[in-house]
Amino acid sequence: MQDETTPPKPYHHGSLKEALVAAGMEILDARGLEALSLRAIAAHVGVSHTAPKNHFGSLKGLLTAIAANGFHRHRTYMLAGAINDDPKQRQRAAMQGYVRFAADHPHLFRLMFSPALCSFDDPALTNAARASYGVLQDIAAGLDWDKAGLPDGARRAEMMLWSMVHGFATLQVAGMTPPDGAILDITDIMPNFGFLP
Amino acid sequence: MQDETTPPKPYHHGSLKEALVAAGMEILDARGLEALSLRAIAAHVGVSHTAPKNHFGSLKGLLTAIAANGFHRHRTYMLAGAINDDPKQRQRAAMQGYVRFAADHPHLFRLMFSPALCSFDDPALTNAARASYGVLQDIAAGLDWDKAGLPDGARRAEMMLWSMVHGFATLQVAGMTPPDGAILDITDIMPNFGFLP
DNA sequence: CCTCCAATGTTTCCACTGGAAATATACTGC
DNA sequence: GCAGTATATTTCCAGTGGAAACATTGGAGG
Repeated sequence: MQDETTPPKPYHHGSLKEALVAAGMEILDARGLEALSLRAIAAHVGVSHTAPKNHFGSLKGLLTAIAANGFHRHRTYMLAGAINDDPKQRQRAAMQGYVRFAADHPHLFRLMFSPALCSFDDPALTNAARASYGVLQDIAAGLDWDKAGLPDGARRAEMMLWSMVHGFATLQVAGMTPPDGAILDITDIMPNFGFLP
Repeated sequence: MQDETTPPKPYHHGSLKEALVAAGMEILDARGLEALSLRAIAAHVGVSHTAPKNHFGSLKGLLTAIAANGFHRHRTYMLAGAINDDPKQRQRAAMQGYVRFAADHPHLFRLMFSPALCSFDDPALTNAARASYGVLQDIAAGLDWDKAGLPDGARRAEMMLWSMVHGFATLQVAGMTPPDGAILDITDIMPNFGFLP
């Protein structure tokens, strides 16, 4: 944990903020959301449980920073493999990335969508979340979706994609797969949407 | 709280089990999931915080009973207005009921889908949840869904409906509506599915 | 260089949580 | 009526996050 070229235990950590977020990520992936206590995170960095207050105000502030970081990763997952020119392939890749992120980091995923745990008043979090949502927006923009001329076609298309993929990921993370676990991929349940020419 | 025909404060409550579940429901709707502590529920009934242990084993057991009760209500919501012969209307009614339940009881809804809080090993909970899922299954059974001849058509149709409606409800409960809140109803984002003749 | 101040961490305390264990009370079967 | 079981209470304990007072450090200005 300690660089041997530096004095063993400086009073000031130097980059506690980043270290706390990183520690939170590790605990989240290793021991789950229930183990993510202020004291556990602080102890993991080797610091007292009140030290984070200087940087984040409260536990909620720290969790908010962790969630924001999570949304950045989330966006990266969605963009992976989306360098495709075919809009249908890009859509598949983004949706699968959304679900894969949830599968790889289930506890982080839960945290990111728990307004009781992290504060969506924080601009850092809302911006990160919005950026992630932007990928879905781009995907939905190519969709031929008008449904009998109702207004807000784009909005409804985004929300439909988001609801479907978020519901799928959420249920999977909650362990609520269908009775015999036959469905593994989000594309198995996606209708064949029309795309704009 | 106390029936005036009975002695004011009997040592034994008589129907503590039901009273605790009811108290949990009230606290859940009134003060949210965060306020749903073992001590708060017990105090609401006028009993010590260790009394529930005799009936439920632990807090998780009590929350599980509350969640099971929630799934019964959930099913009732979905069945409301589903006395229609038109499968499309029945589908709409069930989906809207799903979302309306989440909107009316957001904290209960969260609890019901939190495996960290309630135990899905309990048959009472799994049976209630399965019964609720059965309504969705019935709805999906009428769907003409084969998508290029892939297998498990029925399973995939169920899962698609469930993902969409659950995602929509979850995002709504989390306060994550689209930017300007234009979409209010689940049917606004549902594709026009084909139905079997 | 030196001093003072702001930033950063620690210690100590407090109210709250769920659970364990020992104890008290009341209902029930005999 | 009495024993035994079910139910409920009291007391204790380890854990939580936060508030407040104190300690330590680095940096800015004289």
